[in-house]
Amino acid sequence: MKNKTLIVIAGPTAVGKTSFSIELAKMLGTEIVSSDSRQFYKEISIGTAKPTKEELARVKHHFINSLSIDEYYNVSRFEREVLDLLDELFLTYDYVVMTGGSGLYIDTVCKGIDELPDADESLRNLLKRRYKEEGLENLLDELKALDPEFYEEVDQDNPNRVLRALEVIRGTGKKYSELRKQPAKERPFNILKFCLNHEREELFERISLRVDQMVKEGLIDEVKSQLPNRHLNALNTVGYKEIFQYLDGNISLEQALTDLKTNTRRYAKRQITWFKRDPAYVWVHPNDINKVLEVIRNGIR
RNA sequence: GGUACCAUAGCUCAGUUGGUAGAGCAACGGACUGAAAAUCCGUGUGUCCCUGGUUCAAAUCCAGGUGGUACCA
Repeated sequence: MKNKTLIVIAGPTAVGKTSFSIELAKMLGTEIVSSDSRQFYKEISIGTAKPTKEELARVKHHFINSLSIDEYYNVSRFEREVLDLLDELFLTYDYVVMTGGSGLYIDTVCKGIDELPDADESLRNLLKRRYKEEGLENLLDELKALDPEFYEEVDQDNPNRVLRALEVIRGTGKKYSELRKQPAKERPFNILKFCLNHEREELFERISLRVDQMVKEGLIDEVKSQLPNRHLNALNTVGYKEIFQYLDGNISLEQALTDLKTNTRRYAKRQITWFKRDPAYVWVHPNDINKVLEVIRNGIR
């Protein structure tokens, strides 16, 4: 029954997922699904380290340049669209490679996510205003009254979490804690998960080099072209927010690049933390594609 | 070669009249359900340059050494 396999290639930013995945997809004769929440957007390419045109020509990629920067999108839509696409791809291929650094997006494809309402912008803005005017305490009191169970488990220092919970409760009339209790979904295909990683020092060196390379390729102009869109969520992103600061004249270019590198390192760390939590990942060095092939081979038996 | 100043966390530096040390940044660890490249939480990681001396006790005082910086030759 489960004779089809999704091969997940995860890992921190700048580790080398793109070229690794292309090699792997070539060897397996298949296509690539991107699980990168910023490479969707066709307007931003340099700062998101998208595959190059040449790379895109070597293997068919999905979910790269699939959205315009002002389009609303979320992880649930991604889940649905990827599952639909996989149905189709598995008619032709035994394996499909999924690669990208967005842990939540990967997990949602692999395990599903609870049925929750999409963001309700007007409600969200209302709650945001209350947060600014009244502070988090009042909102926490309300959450405690409406959903004591979630109040106990929520990160009470994190406004985003508290606001989202209230948004869902108000939007559905149900408790957030009850809506989030659905079990992980089973997928009709096998999943093999790999996480690429380097020694920390080498990863940081790669990050530094890549940022310098992005600047040479025209990062500043790309960010400049997005100044009118800067309020959009897609641009609340490492690589863009630092350059916006430079373009605003708040910091020097040198400082902006230093900040960009620092923030990229921190992002990489958060990614590693996310992937470490999932014991299903097999950790591999980006040179060691044979290890992946071996696991795939053993997986068949 | 001489004189002066300096040497403390990865970096920049604080450290009172002697009581084995602490800030910023960096880093490290963690959380994570429609904003996720987002958002949030936690943590000092040290041969106080070396050797000897004074002292109950030395990052701190003394001597010598080493290294650095500046000036004079």
